[in-house]
Amino acid sequence: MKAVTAKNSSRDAILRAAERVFGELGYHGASMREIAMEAKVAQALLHYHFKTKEALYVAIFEQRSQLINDRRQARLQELRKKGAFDLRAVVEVFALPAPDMFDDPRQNYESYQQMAAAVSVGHDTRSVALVKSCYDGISKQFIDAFMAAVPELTKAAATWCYLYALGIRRQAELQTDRAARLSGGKNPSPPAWLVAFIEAGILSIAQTSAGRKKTAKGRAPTKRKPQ
Amino acid sequence: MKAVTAKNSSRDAILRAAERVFGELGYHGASMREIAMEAKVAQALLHYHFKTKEALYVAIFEQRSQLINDRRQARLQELRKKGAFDLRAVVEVFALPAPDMFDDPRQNYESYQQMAAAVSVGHDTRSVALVKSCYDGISKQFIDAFMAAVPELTKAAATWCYLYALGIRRQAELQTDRAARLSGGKNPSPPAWLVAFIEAGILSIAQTSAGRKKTAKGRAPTKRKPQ
DNA sequence: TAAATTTGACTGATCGATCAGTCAAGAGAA
DNA sequence: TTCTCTTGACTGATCGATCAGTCAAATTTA
Repeated sequence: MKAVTAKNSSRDAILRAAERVFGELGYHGASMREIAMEAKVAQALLHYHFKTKEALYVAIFEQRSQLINDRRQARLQELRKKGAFDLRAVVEVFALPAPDMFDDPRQNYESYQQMAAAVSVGHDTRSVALVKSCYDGISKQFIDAFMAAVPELTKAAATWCYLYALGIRRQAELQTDRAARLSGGKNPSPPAWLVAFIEAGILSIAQTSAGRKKTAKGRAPTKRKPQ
Repeated sequence: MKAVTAKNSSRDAILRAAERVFGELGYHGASMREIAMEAKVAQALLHYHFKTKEALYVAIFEQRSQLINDRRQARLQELRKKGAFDLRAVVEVFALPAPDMFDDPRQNYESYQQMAAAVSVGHDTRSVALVKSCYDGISKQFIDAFMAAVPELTKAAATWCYLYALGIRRQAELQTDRAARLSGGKNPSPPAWLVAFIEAGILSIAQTSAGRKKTAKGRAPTKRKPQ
């Protein structure tokens, strides 16, 4: 009656239910009982498939982050193949989701965004470890992409620009309700201002003395990076 | 033996201890028992002073946010008195803490930043209510300040610029460890690049067609802000 | 059949909250 | 002064509820 679909059907049902409950209540606020109820399975089944609450939490991140990061990485690679990086294009890959990024493990993407936001601001060991294992890779690629697109950028400057951009993207994803409240009115879909904002911010840092590479004495850096 | 200092000494001790524990573990992760241990008082005393866990959580925000918002508001007022707003100055008030903002309820400011970050990304009722009551006021003032400094900005554009800036500031406050890891090296105090980044981002939005007020037919507002 | 999956019943630990009661300090009356 | 009475601050013990996790038995799948 339950295994009508695939053989992993209830495992996936647990993952999606956990995503919703974790997203809404956070790691500690969510309970295995409630996740089981949301997934309509017995609580013991969660432990059969995922052993512990923490492992279930991690499993969600591994599934989601790999899917999303692979997608962004592919688009970055595509840009790289076309020739030199254009900063605007790189920022667009970073900031704007590919239309197919939401549909693979259906729905729930907003819940995952909640989880990702909580993890990325958390300083507890679990959050730090998850960020390191799931996001440091793609982060370094974008930092390199920023440096390739704007050769004047120091690595430290590019790193901070990326972190700033992350903060902006998270706000764009999560704060549409608050934006409507603060601007006092109707709530259209969040405008794509973040691309222009990020691009201008990065370019301004590249012109700052502290964010610019020193090549010859005070001279503007001439060379692009080799490849 | 305990009331050697002020009459509110243990109440304040509880507040500071709660700040540390809530900051490290989050609302659900923190327990009244651990807060009581950290404050070195009986657990029942927490309920005596604050009634419930939630009320204790709220009390921390009321104390801290009022202090910080008042300080920023005063600096904004000071700018207003001096004449027309300069965008750079407004952004500096927003992004850079006054040196005395950390010292009043001593230490623990990093813990409070953790709490504030968790609340500002949370979509649960408690977080939303807290943001609304503690932060909407100062937010509207900064949005107005942005519009005064850059008259071309639509209210919607100014609102999103403010939210982006919030995301950037949070990253600058909380991600120094990750920045050091990603840039692969030593970790100086987080550079003040965020001011230039935010300023450039806002100015770029003001030049976007969607973020700019329409004055005459399609005509571009030509000048930068006076001053 | 054997293996994989799923369940209900259960455990010990810990949660937030409540309780009656202790203790020192202050107020008013003598 | 001394004796009562009240009050605010504080505590140890304990409540029922809920937590993550376990296990043997039942069910489904191959």
